[in-house]
Amino acid sequence: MTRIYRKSGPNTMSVTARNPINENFVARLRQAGLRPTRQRLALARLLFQHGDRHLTAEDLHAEAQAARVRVSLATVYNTLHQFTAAGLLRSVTAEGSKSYFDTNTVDHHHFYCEEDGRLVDIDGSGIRVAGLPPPPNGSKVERVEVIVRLKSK
Amino acid sequence: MTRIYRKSGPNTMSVTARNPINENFVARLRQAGLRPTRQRLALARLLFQHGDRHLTAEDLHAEAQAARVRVSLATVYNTLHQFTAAGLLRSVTAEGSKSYFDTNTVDHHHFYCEEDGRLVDIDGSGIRVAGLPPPPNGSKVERVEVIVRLKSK
DNA sequence: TTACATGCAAACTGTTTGCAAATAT
DNA sequence: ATATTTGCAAACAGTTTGCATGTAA
Repeated sequence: MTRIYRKSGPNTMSVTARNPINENFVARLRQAGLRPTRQRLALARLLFQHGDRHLTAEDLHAEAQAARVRVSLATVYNTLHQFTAAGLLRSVTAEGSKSYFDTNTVDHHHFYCEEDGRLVDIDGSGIRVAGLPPPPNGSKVERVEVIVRLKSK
Repeated sequence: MTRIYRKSGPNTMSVTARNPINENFVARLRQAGLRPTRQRLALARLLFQHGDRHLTAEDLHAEAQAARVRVSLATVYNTLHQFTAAGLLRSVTAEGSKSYFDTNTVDHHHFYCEEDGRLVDIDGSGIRVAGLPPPPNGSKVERVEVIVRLKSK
C-alpha cells in the first residue's frame, strides 16, 4: 500500500451545483442520512456512473486520485462502509486479505479469479442451490453466497 | 493478537517414538515431503485427532500452548500452509480479516455465523448448484463454494 | 554434515481510530 | 452555531519474512 497524502485545498466544486447527476446522488445520500459532501458525491459518481463494479478501498482511492478528486484513504473507507450500511453497496468476501465492495446490491453470485483477484458477476436469476439443510438451532439464513473459483485454462 | 513467546527448550519427546498415532502422521508427512518434526507432529495431532475442525492460525497456536506444546506462531503459519499445499488441509475464506483452515478436505460447503465467526460444515453430498453459466473465456472452474451466512434468530 | 525447520523480531498489508481542522446545515 | 465530516498520523490485526540457531537425515 502506498500512503501519499496531499494537503487539502479549498473546495472548488459547489456541492449544491444543479446538475442531474449530482441531484440524483444528493437525494440518495440525504435519504440515507448522509450529508452530501464533496467527497461522498465524488466517490458516488466514481462508483455508480459506470455499470456494476467490484472495488477495494484502495482501488477507489486510486481512481479518485486519477480523477483529481482529493480524498483521504480513511474517508474512502468510511464512505464505503456508510454506503454499505445504507444499502448502496454490498461487501463481498472473496479472499482472505482484502474486502471488495460491489455496486450491484441485488442478490447474485460471483466468479472469482484467483490469479488476478478479479470478481465477475454471475447473474443470480438463473442459479439455484438445492439440498441445503436447515440452519443450526437459533439461527436463520441471511444470505446464500456462491463463489465459483476459477483457474486459467 | 497476543504475542507471547517462550525460549525454546530441549526436545523432550522423541519424534520417532513408536506409537500408532505418530506412525500414522509420520507417514503422512513423509509422503508430503515434510520432515516429521516435533512441532509438525504435535500440530498434526491437535488438528486431526478430533473430528472435522475449522481453525485460524491463532486458534491452533493457542491450543498448542494449552497443550504445553512449544511452537512459535510463525511455525504454526508455516505448518498450516505446508499442510494445505500437501492436501491435508483446505483453506476457507469466510470473512475479510482472518483465514480459516479446514481439516475436512472433501468437497463440502459451510454455514458461517457472522456473530461469532464460527464455521460449520454442510455435508456436501446433498447440495447441488444449478444454472451456473460457463466460466469466462480462458478459465475453468476450480471449485464451487457455497457459504450460507447466518444471523441469530 | 548438510539441508531443512524453527523461533524470534521486525517488516508489511489492509484497515481502523483519535483528534484537530474544515464543512454542511 | 453546532453537529458532522474530513485528513492525517498513529495504532491495530493478521500475516509474512530474514536470519541466526537448532534439528533430522
